[in-house]
Amino acid sequence: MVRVAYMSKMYAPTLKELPAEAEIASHKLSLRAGLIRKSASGIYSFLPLGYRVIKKIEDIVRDEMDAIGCQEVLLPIVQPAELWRESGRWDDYGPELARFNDRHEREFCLGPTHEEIITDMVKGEIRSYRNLPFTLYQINMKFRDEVRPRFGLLRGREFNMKDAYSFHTTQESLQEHYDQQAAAYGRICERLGLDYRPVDADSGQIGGDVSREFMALADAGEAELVYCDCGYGATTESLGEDFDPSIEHSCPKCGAPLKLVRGIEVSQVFQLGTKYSKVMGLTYQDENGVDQFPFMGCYGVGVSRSMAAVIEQSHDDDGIIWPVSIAPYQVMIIALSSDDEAFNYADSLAQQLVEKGVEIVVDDRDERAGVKFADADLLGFPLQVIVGKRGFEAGEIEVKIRKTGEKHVVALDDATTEIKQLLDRL
RNA sequence: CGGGGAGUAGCGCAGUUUGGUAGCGCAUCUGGUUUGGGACCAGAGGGUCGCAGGUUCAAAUCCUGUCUCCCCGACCA
Repeated sequence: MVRVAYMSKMYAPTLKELPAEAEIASHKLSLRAGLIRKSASGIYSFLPLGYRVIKKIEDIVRDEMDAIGCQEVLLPIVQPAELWRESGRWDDYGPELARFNDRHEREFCLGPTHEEIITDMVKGEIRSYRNLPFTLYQINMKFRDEVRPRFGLLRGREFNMKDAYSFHTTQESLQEHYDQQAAAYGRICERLGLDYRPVDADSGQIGGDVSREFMALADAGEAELVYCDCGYGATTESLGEDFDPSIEHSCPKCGAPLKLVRGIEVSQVFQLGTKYSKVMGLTYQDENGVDQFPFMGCYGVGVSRSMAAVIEQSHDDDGIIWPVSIAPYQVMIIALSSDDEAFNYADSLAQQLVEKGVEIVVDDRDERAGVKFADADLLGFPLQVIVGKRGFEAGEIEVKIRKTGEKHVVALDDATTEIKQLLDRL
Protein backbone atom coordinates (compact mmCIF):
# COMPACT_ATOMS: atom_id res chain seq x y z
CA MET A 1 0.00 0.00 0.00
CA VAL A 2 1.27 3.42 -0.94
CA ARG A 3 1.25 5.98 1.83
CA VAL A 4 1.72 9.70 2.15
CA ALA A 5 5.22 10.53 3.34
CA TYR A 6 5.91 13.37 5.78
CA MET A 7 9.03 15.47 5.87
CA SER A 8 8.80 15.80 9.64
CA LYS A 9 9.45 12.07 9.90
CA MET A 10 11.78 11.60 6.96
CA TYR A 11 15.47 10.87 7.35
CA ALA A 12 16.53 13.40 4.74
CA PRO A 13 19.30 15.53 6.21
CA THR A 14 19.86 18.41 3.81
CA LEU A 15 22.97 20.56 3.91
CA LYS A 16 22.85 24.29 3.53
CA GLU A 17 26.55 24.60 2.92
CA LEU A 18 28.59 22.98 0.19
CA PRO A 19 30.37 19.84 1.31
CA ALA A 20 34.12 20.39 1.13
CA GLU A 21 34.77 16.99 -0.40
CA ALA A 22 32.69 17.47 -3.55
CA GLU A 23 33.68 19.18 -6.77
CA ILE A 24 31.07 18.41 -9.38
CA ALA A 25 27.36 19.21 -9.33
CA SER A 26 25.98 15.70 -9.02
CA HIS A 27 28.29 14.90 -6.11
CA LYS A 28 27.56 18.16 -4.28
CA LEU A 29 23.84 17.85 -4.78
CA SER A 30 23.69 14.17 -3.81
CA LEU A 31 25.28 15.12 -0.52
CA ARG A 32 23.36 18.35 0.01
CA ALA A 33 20.01 16.75 -0.77
CA GLY A 34 20.71 13.93 1.65
CA LEU A 35 20.67 11.19 -0.98
CA ILE A 36 23.98 9.63 -0.03
CA ARG A 37 26.66 9.74 2.65
CA LYS A 38 30.25 8.60 2.33
CA SER A 39 31.71 5.76 4.39
CA ALA A 40 35.14 5.62 2.76
CA SER A 41 36.65 6.79 -0.48
CA GLY A 42 34.36 5.59 -3.26
CA ILE A 43 32.00 3.83 -0.85
CA TYR A 44 28.60 5.31 -0.07
CA SER A 45 25.44 4.67 1.87
CA PHE A 46 22.13 5.46 0.22
CA LEU A 47 19.68 7.36 2.39
CA PRO A 48 15.89 7.04 1.99
CA LEU A 49 15.47 9.56 -0.82
CA GLY A 50 18.55 8.37 -2.70
CA TYR A 51 17.55 4.75 -2.34
CA ARG A 52 14.07 5.50 -3.68
CA VAL A 53 15.70 6.89 -6.83
CA ILE A 54 17.95 3.85 -7.10
CA LYS A 55 14.95 1.53 -6.81
CA LYS A 56 13.09 3.46 -9.49
CA ILE A 57 16.01 3.20 -11.87
CA GLU A 58 16.24 -0.51 -11.08
CA ASP A 59 12.55 -0.94 -11.86
CA ILE A 60 12.93 0.76 -15.22
CA VAL A 61 15.89 -1.48 -16.00
CA ARG A 62 13.93 -4.57 -14.85
CA ASP A 63 11.01 -3.59 -17.01
CA GLU A 64 13.20 -3.27 -20.09
CA MET A 65 15.08 -6.47 -19.38
CA ASP A 66 11.92 -8.47 -18.80
CA ALA A 67 10.46 -7.00 -22.00
CA ILE A 68 13.21 -8.65 -24.06
CA GLY A 69 12.84 -11.95 -22.29
CA CYS A 70 15.62 -11.79 -19.71
CA GLN A 71 15.22 -13.47 -16.34
CA GLU A 72 16.38 -12.00 -13.07
CA VAL A 73 18.70 -13.89 -10.74
CA LEU A 74 20.93 -12.93 -7.84
CA LEU A 75 24.57 -13.98 -7.93
CA PRO A 76 27.08 -13.99 -5.07
CA ILE A 77 29.27 -10.97 -4.42
CA VAL A 78 31.91 -13.13 -2.74
CA GLN A 79 33.48 -15.39 -5.33
CA PRO A 80 36.04 -18.20 -5.07
CA ALA A 81 39.49 -17.63 -6.54
CA GLU A 82 39.44 -20.92 -8.41
CA LEU A 83 36.86 -19.63 -10.89
CA TRP A 84 38.99 -16.58 -11.56
CA ARG A 85 42.05 -18.78 -12.00
CA GLU A 86 40.07 -20.82 -14.52
CA SER A 87 39.30 -17.76 -16.60
CA GLY A 88 42.82 -16.45 -16.19
CA ARG A 89 41.62 -13.20 -14.68
CA TRP A 90 42.92 -13.91 -11.16
CA ASP A 91 46.27 -12.83 -12.59
CA ASP A 92 45.08 -10.52 -15.36
CA TYR A 93 42.68 -8.33 -13.43
CA GLY A 94 45.31 -6.75 -11.22
CA PRO A 95 44.88 -4.94 -7.92
CA GLU A 96 41.45 -3.67 -8.92
CA LEU A 97 40.20 -7.10 -7.92
CA ALA A 98 39.74 -7.04 -4.14
CA ARG A 99 40.97 -10.34 -2.72
CA PHE A 100 40.84 -11.87 0.71
CA ASN A 101 41.15 -15.19 2.51
CA ASP A 102 38.51 -16.83 4.60
CA ARG A 103 39.23 -18.44 8.00
CA HIS A 104 40.46 -21.59 6.29
CA GLU A 105 42.89 -19.59 4.16
CA ARG A 106 40.82 -20.21 1.03
CA GLU A 107 41.10 -17.39 -1.45
CA PHE A 108 38.17 -15.25 -2.52
CA CYS A 109 37.47 -11.98 -4.26
CA LEU A 110 34.67 -9.44 -4.32
CA GLY A 111 32.92 -9.59 -7.68
CA PRO A 112 33.78 -6.66 -9.96
CA THR A 113 31.71 -8.36 -12.70
CA HIS A 114 30.17 -11.82 -12.87
CA GLU A 115 31.21 -13.68 -16.02
CA GLU A 116 33.03 -16.37 -14.05
CA ILE A 117 30.25 -17.00 -11.56
CA ILE A 118 27.50 -17.20 -14.13
CA THR A 119 29.48 -19.27 -16.61
CA ASP A 120 30.27 -21.72 -13.83
CA MET A 121 26.68 -21.79 -12.65
CA VAL A 122 25.32 -22.38 -16.12
CA LYS A 123 27.94 -25.05 -16.78
CA GLY A 124 26.18 -27.41 -14.45
CA GLU A 125 22.83 -27.03 -16.18
CA ILE A 126 23.32 -26.66 -19.92
CA ARG A 127 23.25 -29.94 -21.81
CA SER A 128 21.55 -29.35 -25.11
CA TYR A 129 21.16 -26.79 -27.87
CA ARG A 130 17.47 -26.98 -26.92
CA ASN A 131 18.32 -25.03 -23.74
CA LEU A 132 19.61 -22.05 -25.71
CA PRO A 133 19.41 -19.13 -26.09
CA PHE A 134 18.63 -17.49 -22.76
CA THR A 135 19.66 -14.41 -20.82
CA LEU A 136 20.01 -13.99 -17.08
CA TYR A 137 20.51 -10.71 -15.30
CA GLN A 138 20.94 -9.40 -11.80
CA ILE A 139 20.99 -6.06 -10.07
CA ASN A 140 23.64 -6.18 -7.42
CA MET A 141 26.54 -4.36 -5.82
CA LYS A 142 29.91 -4.64 -7.49
CA PHE A 143 33.27 -3.89 -5.98
CA ARG A 144 36.27 -2.65 -7.92
CA ASP A 145 39.23 -1.32 -6.03
CA GLU A 146 39.70 1.63 -8.36
CA VAL A 147 43.05 3.38 -8.38
CA ARG A 148 41.36 6.68 -7.86
CA PRO A 149 37.71 6.78 -6.93
CA ARG A 150 36.24 10.21 -7.58
CA PHE A 151 33.24 12.39 -8.21
CA GLY A 152 31.00 10.58 -5.75
CA LEU A 153 28.84 8.03 -7.48
CA LEU A 154 30.42 8.60 -10.88
CA ARG A 155 33.44 6.51 -10.06
CA GLY A 156 32.88 4.65 -6.86
CA ARG A 157 34.55 1.47 -5.74
CA GLU A 158 31.34 -0.14 -4.56
CA PHE A 159 28.48 0.50 -6.91
CA ASN A 160 25.09 -0.73 -7.97
CA MET A 161 24.97 -2.31 -11.41
CA LYS A 162 22.66 -4.38 -13.55
CA ASP A 163 24.58 -7.05 -15.41
CA ALA A 164 23.08 -9.47 -17.90
CA TYR A 165 24.66 -12.49 -19.55
CA SER A 166 23.32 -14.21 -22.64
CA PHE A 167 24.10 -17.65 -24.08
CA HIS A 168 23.62 -18.65 -27.72
CA THR A 169 24.27 -21.43 -30.20
CA THR A 170 25.22 -19.08 -33.04
CA GLN A 171 26.82 -15.72 -33.66
CA GLU A 172 23.59 -14.66 -35.40
CA SER A 173 21.57 -15.42 -32.30
CA LEU A 174 24.06 -13.49 -30.19
CA GLN A 175 23.92 -10.57 -32.60
CA GLU A 176 20.14 -10.57 -32.46
CA HIS A 177 20.06 -10.41 -28.68
CA TYR A 178 22.91 -7.92 -28.56
CA ASP A 179 20.82 -5.63 -30.76
CA GLN A 180 17.83 -6.10 -28.49
CA GLN A 181 19.93 -5.21 -25.47
CA ALA A 182 21.29 -2.12 -27.20
CA ALA A 183 17.77 -1.04 -28.10
CA ALA A 184 16.66 -1.61 -24.50
CA TYR A 185 19.57 0.50 -23.29
CA GLY A 186 18.49 3.33 -25.53
CA ARG A 187 14.99 3.11 -24.05
CA ILE A 188 16.40 3.04 -20.52
CA CYS A 189 18.38 6.22 -21.19
CA GLU A 190 15.27 7.87 -22.59
CA ARG A 191 13.12 6.85 -19.66
CA LEU A 192 15.76 8.29 -17.35
CA GLY A 193 15.56 11.52 -19.31
CA LEU A 194 19.20 11.39 -20.29
CA ASP A 195 20.76 13.20 -23.21
CA TYR A 196 22.91 10.33 -24.46
CA ARG A 197 24.80 8.94 -27.44
CA PRO A 198 25.57 5.31 -28.25
CA VAL A 199 29.20 4.94 -29.30
CA ASP A 200 31.65 2.29 -30.46
CA ALA A 201 33.93 1.31 -27.63
CA ASP A 202 36.84 -0.76 -26.43
CA SER A 203 35.98 -3.94 -24.62
CA GLY A 204 38.78 -3.56 -22.08
CA GLN A 205 39.15 -5.98 -19.19
CA ILE A 206 35.92 -7.89 -19.94
CA GLY A 207 37.22 -8.99 -23.31
CA GLY A 208 35.41 -9.85 -26.50
CA ASP A 209 35.26 -8.28 -29.91
CA VAL A 210 32.29 -5.99 -30.24
CA SER A 211 31.18 -3.36 -27.79
CA ARG A 212 28.98 -0.29 -27.62
CA GLU A 213 28.77 2.21 -24.81
CA PHE A 214 25.93 4.56 -23.91
CA MET A 215 27.25 7.94 -22.95
CA ALA A 216 25.35 10.56 -21.01
CA LEU A 217 26.73 13.84 -22.30
CA ALA A 218 28.29 15.88 -19.49
CA ASP A 219 31.38 18.03 -19.11
CA ALA A 220 32.10 16.28 -15.82
CA GLY A 221 32.22 12.92 -17.60
CA GLU A 222 35.48 11.04 -17.63
CA ALA A 223 35.17 9.76 -21.18
CA GLU A 224 35.82 11.66 -24.39
CA LEU A 225 33.76 10.85 -27.44
CA VAL A 226 32.98 11.98 -30.93
CA TYR A 227 29.56 11.77 -32.52
CA CYS A 228 27.67 12.80 -35.60
CA ASP A 229 24.01 13.59 -36.06
CA CYS A 230 23.80 10.72 -38.54
CA GLY A 231 24.11 8.32 -35.61
CA TYR A 232 27.81 7.55 -35.68
CA GLY A 233 29.67 7.78 -32.39
CA ALA A 234 32.87 6.46 -30.83
CA THR A 235 34.98 6.93 -27.75
CA THR A 236 38.23 8.64 -28.64
CA GLU A 237 39.90 5.83 -26.71
CA SER A 238 38.54 3.27 -29.18
CA LEU A 239 39.82 5.33 -32.11
CA GLY A 240 43.36 4.64 -31.01
CA GLU A 241 46.47 6.64 -30.32
CA ASP A 242 46.61 8.27 -33.73
CA PHE A 243 43.37 10.15 -33.06
CA ASP A 244 44.22 13.81 -32.57
CA PRO A 245 41.47 15.59 -30.63
CA SER A 246 42.91 19.01 -31.45
CA ILE A 247 41.99 18.84 -35.12
CA GLU A 248 38.57 18.51 -36.66
CA HIS A 249 37.50 15.10 -37.96
CA SER A 250 34.79 14.13 -40.36
CA CYS A 251 32.25 11.39 -39.85
CA PRO A 252 33.38 8.07 -41.39
CA LYS A 253 29.75 7.37 -42.30
CA CYS A 254 28.45 10.62 -43.76
CA GLY A 255 31.41 12.96 -43.91
CA ALA A 256 29.91 15.69 -41.75
CA PRO A 257 32.16 17.25 -39.11
CA LEU A 258 32.28 15.24 -35.88
CA LYS A 259 31.47 16.78 -32.53
CA LEU A 260 33.94 16.18 -29.71
CA VAL A 261 32.40 16.11 -26.23
CA ARG A 262 32.74 14.51 -22.83
CA GLY A 263 30.41 11.88 -21.46
CA ILE A 264 29.56 9.57 -18.58
CA GLU A 265 29.48 5.91 -19.50
CA VAL A 266 26.17 4.76 -18.08
CA SER A 267 25.95 1.41 -19.82
CA GLN A 268 27.77 -0.92 -22.16
CA VAL A 269 26.99 -3.99 -24.25
CA PHE A 270 29.58 -6.61 -25.26
CA GLN A 271 29.77 -9.59 -27.52
CA LEU A 272 32.06 -11.95 -25.68
CA GLY A 273 31.95 -14.72 -28.25
CA THR A 274 33.27 -17.98 -26.87
CA LYS A 275 36.00 -16.43 -24.74
CA TYR A 276 34.59 -17.50 -21.40
CA SER A 277 32.82 -20.66 -22.50
CA LYS A 278 36.06 -21.99 -23.97
CA VAL A 279 38.36 -21.11 -21.13
CA MET A 280 35.91 -22.35 -18.50
CA GLY A 281 34.77 -25.42 -20.41
CA LEU A 282 31.11 -24.50 -20.85
CA THR A 283 29.63 -26.71 -23.58
CA TYR A 284 26.33 -28.00 -24.92
CA GLN A 285 25.52 -30.74 -27.41
CA ASP A 286 24.37 -29.64 -30.84
CA GLU A 287 21.90 -31.43 -33.12
CA ASN A 288 24.59 -33.93 -34.04
CA GLY A 289 25.54 -34.72 -30.48
CA VAL A 290 28.78 -32.80 -30.81
CA ASP A 291 30.01 -30.61 -27.95
CA GLN A 292 29.99 -26.90 -28.77
CA PHE A 293 30.94 -23.73 -26.93
CA PRO A 294 28.06 -21.25 -26.57
CA PHE A 295 28.46 -17.70 -27.76
CA MET A 296 28.07 -15.25 -24.93
CA GLY A 297 27.22 -11.60 -24.50
CA CYS A 298 27.26 -9.40 -21.46
CA TYR A 299 25.41 -6.17 -20.84
CA GLY A 300 25.82 -3.72 -17.99
CA VAL A 301 23.95 -0.69 -16.71
CA GLY A 302 25.49 1.42 -13.98
CA VAL A 303 22.49 2.08 -11.77
CA SER A 304 24.07 4.33 -9.16
CA ARG A 305 26.16 6.01 -11.84
CA SER A 306 23.00 6.68 -13.85
CA MET A 307 21.54 8.48 -10.85
CA ALA A 308 24.57 10.76 -10.75
CA ALA A 309 24.41 11.25 -14.51
CA VAL A 310 20.79 12.38 -14.32
CA ILE A 311 21.63 14.93 -11.64
CA GLU A 312 24.65 16.06 -13.60
CA GLN A 313 22.42 16.80 -16.59
CA SER A 314 19.38 18.04 -14.72
CA HIS A 315 19.97 20.62 -12.02
CA ASP A 316 20.19 24.36 -11.49
CA ASP A 317 21.67 26.66 -8.86
CA ASP A 318 18.91 25.76 -6.41
CA GLY A 319 19.15 22.00 -6.64
CA ILE A 320 18.17 18.84 -8.44
CA ILE A 321 15.45 18.71 -11.11
CA TRP A 322 14.20 15.11 -11.19
CA PRO A 323 12.38 13.71 -14.17
CA VAL A 324 9.02 12.30 -13.09
CA SER A 325 10.18 8.77 -13.93
CA ILE A 326 12.75 8.54 -11.15
CA ALA A 327 11.87 11.37 -8.75
CA PRO A 328 11.86 10.08 -5.18
CA TYR A 329 8.37 11.56 -4.94
CA GLN A 330 6.48 13.15 -7.78
CA VAL A 331 4.83 15.89 -5.77
CA MET A 332 5.74 17.73 -2.61
CA ILE A 333 2.90 19.45 -0.83
CA ILE A 334 4.28 22.38 1.09
CA ALA A 335 1.98 23.05 4.01
CA LEU A 336 2.86 26.62 4.88
CA SER A 337 0.18 27.39 7.37
CA SER A 338 -0.06 25.82 10.78
CA ASP A 339 -3.70 26.81 10.64
CA ASP A 340 -5.65 23.60 11.23
CA GLU A 341 -8.08 24.00 8.39
CA ALA A 342 -5.44 24.71 5.78
CA PHE A 343 -3.21 21.93 7.05
CA ASN A 344 -6.05 19.44 7.09
CA TYR A 345 -6.86 20.39 3.54
CA ALA A 346 -3.23 19.81 2.50
CA ASP A 347 -3.28 16.45 4.19
CA SER A 348 -6.54 15.35 2.63
CA LEU A 349 -5.30 16.49 -0.79
CA ALA A 350 -2.27 14.30 -0.24
CA GLN A 351 -4.48 11.32 0.63
CA GLN A 352 -6.60 11.83 -2.48
CA LEU A 353 -3.57 12.04 -4.73
CA VAL A 354 -2.00 8.95 -3.21
CA GLU A 355 -5.20 7.07 -3.91
CA LYS A 356 -4.85 8.12 -7.53
CA GLY A 357 -1.37 6.63 -7.60
CA VAL A 358 0.65 9.82 -7.20
CA GLU A 359 3.66 9.63 -4.91
CA ILE A 360 3.36 12.40 -2.36
CA VAL A 361 5.48 13.87 0.35
CA VAL A 362 4.03 16.54 2.61
CA ASP A 363 6.34 19.09 4.15
CA ASP A 364 4.61 19.34 7.49
CA ARG A 365 7.67 20.55 9.37
CA ASP A 366 7.49 23.48 11.72
CA GLU A 367 9.85 25.52 9.57
CA ARG A 368 9.69 28.91 7.95
CA ALA A 369 8.43 29.18 4.41
CA GLY A 370 11.86 30.00 3.04
CA VAL A 371 13.38 26.85 4.48
CA LYS A 372 10.65 24.71 2.96
CA PHE A 373 10.90 26.34 -0.45
CA ALA A 374 14.65 26.01 -0.48
CA ASP A 375 14.51 22.32 0.46
CA ALA A 376 11.78 21.62 -2.08
CA ASP A 377 13.96 23.14 -4.80
CA LEU A 378 17.06 21.32 -3.56
CA LEU A 379 15.32 17.95 -3.41
CA GLY A 380 13.93 18.53 -6.88
CA PHE A 381 10.43 17.06 -6.81
CA PRO A 382 8.83 17.73 -10.23
CA LEU A 383 5.82 19.51 -8.75
CA GLN A 384 5.49 21.66 -5.64
CA VAL A 385 2.02 22.28 -4.30
CA ILE A 386 1.93 25.29 -2.00
CA VAL A 387 -0.89 25.44 0.50
CA GLY A 388 -0.79 28.71 2.41
CA LYS A 389 -3.25 30.42 4.66
CA ARG A 390 -3.94 33.38 2.39
CA GLY A 391 -4.53 31.34 -0.72
CA PHE A 392 -6.52 28.75 1.16
CA GLU A 393 -8.90 31.39 2.48
CA ALA A 394 -9.30 32.68 -1.07
CA GLY A 395 -10.13 29.14 -2.13
CA GLU A 396 -6.94 28.41 -4.06
CA ILE A 397 -3.51 26.81 -3.94
CA GLU A 398 -0.40 27.23 -6.03
CA VAL A 399 1.35 24.58 -8.09
CA LYS A 400 4.95 25.21 -9.10
CA ILE A 401 6.72 23.27 -11.81
CA ARG A 402 10.26 22.73 -10.54
CA LYS A 403 11.84 22.55 -13.97
CA THR A 404 10.47 25.77 -15.43
CA GLY A 405 9.59 27.64 -12.26
CA GLU A 406 6.17 28.47 -13.67
CA LYS A 407 3.34 28.67 -11.15
CA HIS A 408 -0.31 27.79 -11.59
CA VAL A 409 -3.06 29.01 -9.32
CA VAL A 410 -5.60 26.24 -8.86
CA ALA A 411 -9.01 26.25 -7.18
CA LEU A 412 -9.23 23.99 -4.15
CA ASP A 413 -11.95 21.85 -5.67
CA ASP A 414 -9.99 21.22 -8.88
CA ALA A 415 -6.68 20.53 -7.19
CA THR A 416 -6.56 16.76 -7.56
CA THR A 417 -7.37 16.69 -11.26
CA GLU A 418 -5.25 19.74 -12.09
CA ILE A 419 -2.21 18.28 -10.34
CA LYS A 420 -2.68 14.96 -12.12
CA GLN A 421 -2.88 16.77 -15.43
CA LEU A 422 0.19 18.90 -14.82
CA LEU A 423 2.10 15.80 -13.79
CA ASP A 424 1.08 13.89 -16.89
CA ARG A 425 2.29 16.75 -19.06
CA LEU A 426 5.81 16.70 -17.58
C1' C B 1 52.16 4.90 -7.71
C1' G B 2 54.05 10.35 -9.10
C1' G B 3 52.61 15.62 -8.19
C1' G B 4 49.56 19.10 -5.28
C1' G B 5 46.14 20.30 -1.16
C1' A B 6 43.66 19.19 3.48
C1' G B 7 42.43 16.74 8.49
C1' U B 8 40.46 21.87 14.63
C1' A B 9 32.37 20.94 17.60
C1' G B 10 27.30 17.66 13.31
C1' C B 11 28.61 21.02 8.69
C1' G B 12 31.70 25.17 6.65
C1' C B 13 36.04 27.54 8.40
C1' A B 14 39.87 30.87 11.29
C1' G B 15 43.95 30.11 14.55
C1' U B 16 49.88 27.13 12.93
C1' U B 17 54.41 31.80 10.05
C1' U B 18 56.16 34.26 15.66
C1' G B 19 54.56 27.63 21.07
C1' G B 20 51.33 30.29 26.43
C1' U B 21 46.42 25.85 27.36
C1' A B 22 40.84 26.76 21.43
C1' G B 23 37.45 30.47 18.40
C1' C B 24 33.72 32.22 14.40
C1' G B 25 29.32 31.21 11.20
C1' C B 26 25.56 27.60 10.44
C1' A B 27 23.15 23.60 12.96
C1' U B 28 21.39 21.75 18.03
C1' C B 29 18.83 22.74 23.06
C1' U B 30 15.84 26.49 26.38
C1' G B 31 12.78 30.98 26.63
C1' G B 32 10.52 34.92 24.00
C1' U B 33 9.13 37.60 19.54
C1' U B 34 8.23 36.21 14.51
C1' U B 35 5.92 33.35 10.28
C1' G B 36 4.89 33.16 1.52
C1' G B 37 11.86 32.46 -0.22
C1' G B 38 17.20 29.54 4.28
C1' A B 39 14.05 35.07 10.82
C1' C B 40 15.43 37.99 15.33
C1' C B 41 16.79 38.65 20.62
C1' A B 42 18.63 36.38 25.08
C1' G B 43 20.86 32.16 27.13
C1' A B 44 22.99 27.00 26.95
C1' G B 45 25.42 22.46 25.53
C1' G B 46 29.07 20.34 22.36
C1' G B 47 36.13 19.58 20.57
C1' U B 48 41.81 14.12 24.21
C1' C B 49 42.85 20.08 17.47
C1' G B 50 43.26 12.51 12.63
C1' C B 51 46.56 9.00 15.37
C1' A B 52 51.44 7.70 17.75
C1' G B 53 55.98 9.20 19.42
C1' G B 54 59.51 13.26 20.38
C1' U B 55 61.41 18.45 21.74
C1' U B 56 59.85 21.98 25.66
C1' C B 57 58.30 24.62 31.98
C1' A B 58 54.42 24.67 28.17
C1' A B 59 52.42 21.88 21.62
C1' A B 60 46.50 22.77 17.42
C1' U B 61 51.21 25.43 16.56
C1' C B 62 58.01 22.81 16.22
C1' C B 63 60.30 17.62 14.76
C1' U B 64 59.62 12.30 13.25
C1' G B 65 56.47 8.50 11.86
C1' U B 66 51.71 6.90 10.47
C1' C B 67 46.46 6.89 8.87
C1' U B 68 42.57 9.23 6.18
C1' C B 69 40.24 12.49 2.58
C1' C B 70 40.23 15.66 -1.92
C1' C B 71 42.33 17.38 -6.74
C1' C B 72 45.71 16.55 -11.32
C1' G B 73 48.14 12.44 -13.77
C1' A B 74 48.80 7.21 -14.70
C1' C B 75 44.53 3.69 -14.69
C1' C B 76 39.44 2.51 -15.58
C1' A B 77 33.44 -3.06 -17.59
